[in-house]
Amino acid sequence: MDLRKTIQSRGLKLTKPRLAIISVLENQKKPLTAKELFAAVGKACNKVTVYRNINALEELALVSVDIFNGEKRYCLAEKPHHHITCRRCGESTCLPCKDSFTQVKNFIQIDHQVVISGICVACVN
Amino acid sequence: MDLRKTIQSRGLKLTKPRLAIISVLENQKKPLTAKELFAAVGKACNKVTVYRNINALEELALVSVDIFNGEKRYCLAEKPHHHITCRRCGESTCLPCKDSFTQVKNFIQIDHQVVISGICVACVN
DNA sequence: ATCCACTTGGAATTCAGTTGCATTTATGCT
DNA sequence: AGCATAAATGCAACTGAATTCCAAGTGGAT
Repeated sequence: MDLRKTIQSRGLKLTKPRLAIISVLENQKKPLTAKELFAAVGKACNKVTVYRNINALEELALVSVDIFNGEKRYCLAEKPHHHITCRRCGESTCLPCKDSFTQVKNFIQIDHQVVISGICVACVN
Repeated sequence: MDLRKTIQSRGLKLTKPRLAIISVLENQKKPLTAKELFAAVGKACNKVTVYRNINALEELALVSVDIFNGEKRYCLAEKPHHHITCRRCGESTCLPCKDSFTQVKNFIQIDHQVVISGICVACVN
């Protein structure tokens, strides 16, 4: 389904700031930090609105997030994928989800970390 | 080699605050946030010192770090391992590094994310 | 015992991200 | 089209983690 229709069907309004944010995410293939996203939407909306929308879209699983070095990066969650980040310049690119990442085109010295989460027995109620 | 000797051999002094931090990390099996670490050392040292030492030890790869939900957690890097974090309470535990994490004792609804890093061609000089 | 580079503590600062609140706006209904 | 209303926005102020600055302290080599 079209992203905008999906958003609407989940009870979110298609406001101008929101549309601007979605548009930036759609036209950007690399995952963006909140800051970069904010810079890209320019004066189309406020910093606070960017954060609120990122969180809203994340909650609906419409954007995927990963963190490298304390920096969260966001992009549209079309297909399950991961991000590879340059340890020097910090730039990220998307990678399809597959089993091993020992070799990646255009990158050397690949390293990876598996971040695992779950619900622990103490929390199951 | 003994951790303290290693630290010294890398040019770091064995100061009282530093020893207190190491001691806390040694006696704790679960990975700690900076805040928890700071709380555990108590008045043995200053908050700033905790941060500085975490960074120093991380740089020497003597502590391993992972991030879940924006929170960095630190523990001694004896063997390669990962951390599993409860999505509800946020508590973490260490896991040996192995290929799949579909089932983990004491946890349900396991999810994982692979965070990959490398040096991109633009950065190789 | 002395000396110096490394280390520390405390205050001030920075920066990302959040909150409260008044105003605006999308959207469903008549 | 006009209206009602809940959602969304913008602004300013706030929060809390982490860093920086600088003066004072300390480990450990000689």
